[in-house]
Amino acid sequence: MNRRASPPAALDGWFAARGWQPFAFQRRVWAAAARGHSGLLHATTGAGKTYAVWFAALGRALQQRAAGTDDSRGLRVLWLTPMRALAADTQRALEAPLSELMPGWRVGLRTGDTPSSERARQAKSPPAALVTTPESLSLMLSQADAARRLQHVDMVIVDEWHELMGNKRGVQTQLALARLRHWQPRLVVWGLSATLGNLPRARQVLLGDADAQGVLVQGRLPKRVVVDTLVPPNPSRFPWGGHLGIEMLQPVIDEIDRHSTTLVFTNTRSQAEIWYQKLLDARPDWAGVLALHHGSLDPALRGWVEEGLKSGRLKAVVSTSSLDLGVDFLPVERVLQIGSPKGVARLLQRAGRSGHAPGRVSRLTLVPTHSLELLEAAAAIRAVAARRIESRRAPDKPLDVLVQHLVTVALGGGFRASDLLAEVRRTDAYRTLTDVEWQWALDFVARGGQSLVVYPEYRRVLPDDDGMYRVPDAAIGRRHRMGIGTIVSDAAMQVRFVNGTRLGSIEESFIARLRRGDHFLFGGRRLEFVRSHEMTAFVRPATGRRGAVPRWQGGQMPLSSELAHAALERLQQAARDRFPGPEMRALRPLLELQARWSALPAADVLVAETMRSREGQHLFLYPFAGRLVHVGLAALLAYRVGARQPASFSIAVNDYGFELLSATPVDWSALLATPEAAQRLLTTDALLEDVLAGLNATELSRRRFREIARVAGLVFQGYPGQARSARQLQASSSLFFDVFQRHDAGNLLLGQAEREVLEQELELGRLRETLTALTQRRLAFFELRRATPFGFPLMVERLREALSTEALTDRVARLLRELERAAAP
DNA sequence: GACCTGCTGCGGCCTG
Repeated sequence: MNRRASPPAALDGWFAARGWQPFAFQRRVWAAAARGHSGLLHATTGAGKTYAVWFAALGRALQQRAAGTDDSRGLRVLWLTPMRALAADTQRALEAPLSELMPGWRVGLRTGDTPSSERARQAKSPPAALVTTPESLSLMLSQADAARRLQHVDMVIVDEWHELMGNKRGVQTQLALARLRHWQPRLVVWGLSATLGNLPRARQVLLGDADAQGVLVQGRLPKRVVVDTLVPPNPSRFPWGGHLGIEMLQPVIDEIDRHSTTLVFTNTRSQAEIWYQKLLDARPDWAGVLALHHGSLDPALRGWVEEGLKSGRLKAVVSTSSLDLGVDFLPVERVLQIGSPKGVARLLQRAGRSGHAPGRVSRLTLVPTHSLELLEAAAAIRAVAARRIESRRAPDKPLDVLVQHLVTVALGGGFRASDLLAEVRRTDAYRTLTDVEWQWALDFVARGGQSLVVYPEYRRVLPDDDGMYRVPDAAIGRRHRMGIGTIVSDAAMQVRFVNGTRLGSIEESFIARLRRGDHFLFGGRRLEFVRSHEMTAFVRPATGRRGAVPRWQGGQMPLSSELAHAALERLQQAARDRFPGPEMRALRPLLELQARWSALPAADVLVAETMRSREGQHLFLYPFAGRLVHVGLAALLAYRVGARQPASFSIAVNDYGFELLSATPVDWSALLATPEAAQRLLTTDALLEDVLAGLNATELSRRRFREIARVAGLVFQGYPGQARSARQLQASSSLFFDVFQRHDAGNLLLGQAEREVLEQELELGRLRETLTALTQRRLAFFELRRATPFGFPLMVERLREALSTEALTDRVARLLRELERAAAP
């Protein structure tokens, strides 16, 4: 290695002065960056990644200073983080070593929270390094003087790259990096990642066509993670279905009692609200040291909770994914996960919130909410031990993001078409962008496409006489900057006390059902609804014990393939009479009952159960492919059977399987029992056509289009503080959808909406794999008189959607009585 | 009385 390529000795000296020894992986990063290499650094949280890349940046600056090539006083290093809460902490961490190593360097902070005075200061005298977000970087790219301010950036660090690479924020990041590389061809880029399965791919997505020079550095030994399960005290009385898990209240209280600080993760916001209330009802002495945290609570409230966690003042916090990332909460000793962990990466991420420092052990305890979650727990423990971490897929040339970027660059000094095309194609996301697609995007920002030519507000970007594309109108520029970003939130109503204090936000549909004086639970408080006015619901504190809990329409994350496979392996073991570990031992009676009445699903067995009831003819199948695939699969079967004989079906799904119920008899044994017949029903031929026909695909695309229309800048969200209602936004994006369908069928955004539905909402690739795998499994076919332990939760699921709560309780109680009689020896 | 599955993340205008 030549001498110029080694990092300066000053870095070692800084460590030595503290009695520290740099880790080998930190040295590797320093050396690679000193040679001008980009790369990806992968290590678990709390392992020293920050210093690895930050000292690499300082090392390069020291090198340049020593070589006399350091002639710039502008912005040199950009540090991107996906979260504002992380940005301020990062700034502090980066500033710490500066006074000794880099006197004169300043680390700035630029997010949406940054006051305009600070922004102005940064414009006048730029800090050497800036901590910011992908969105704020895009905003900087949209400033007319972007080139002057950003052309000296020679190193970019992208923190938590695993959080960005799989979504459109990651694509926006790729485009921004390409822009910076246009000004600084030798730009050095380093990504940091933690829980991720496909590392080489992650590096490739980050670096684009510069990846050939890329380095992959893996951190020290994998962190020790201990995962165990709170096994219900009486497993045979544990519910077969349901997701709340309140039966486990007392064991959870005992766990919290035994540890200093505990994070209690739930899967949904309403579940977090309910658990918080139940814990407080059971332990009133925890008032003040028990807190609640989720994405619909006001930022001020959340900040207070985060501070309490950092200082160790809080005993426990009930939260959703809102605490997955971000700030390091050193005092957290224990993490509980109520309900399905869904994936290995997600579980490791949550486990990592405890023992957050080098050398400490992360501990997570799974709390099942129904019997089969004991199986998931057993599967998760094995998958974690084997570190079978899910891969993340990066979006493939989303044109809405490209359209937004074109306007951004046109504002930020303008572009020449052929230059920008070449630049965009250097990103991984757009490496296969065709000339036709490019021309379409360019035409779309220039004229609004075919159908919008008459509307001047959609002539956003025009070439001048020299062929430079620019934004001709200041108002269009202003509107564009207000819409930069790819996150489209569901419009919600603000909730405030009548004195003005903000509490958070709730979906319109829930508030609409409330009448003056009604009580509800939100933010861990009992509230009385007073009135609503302009997208704000005013409330006052209420007394009394009862109250509805709001529900939010959130995402529906399926069980990951990794976890599903691990579950099938566990079942296979059980079929050979092996029940290792407390989870499988507790589950044994239930699995034996399943085996007695029907059979255990396994990786090489497809269990099909039919049953006749007063409701009609039931079919239960258990492919273990996650709920999204089961939706597609159920719709596919219903469509294919319905094409041969008159029958209509109602469908229920969960992560393990699905149920098809028809009022009229269907001879499932004839349709499935021979391999030839099953092959006909489960063929992947005409899969796309049949799935689209079986589901209301147009309606799904229309909903998806709301997001695309927003990102592409078709729909204006309104000025801050005067949000438009969800209905208005849906209506206007829906209008565009209709107009394009009717008058502009070649609009590529329509095709994108359909592609996103198929890939993200139906997991078409996984569906195809599942179908192929199913036809290779041996079919175990049973005609039953009653639902099995695997079938029962599906019946409850279907009833839940069809019936009111009270009627559901009655029905479930009746089903349970029947089952208990049947299960009695 | 309702709830008892359905997450997370960012950003911005005008007030001279």
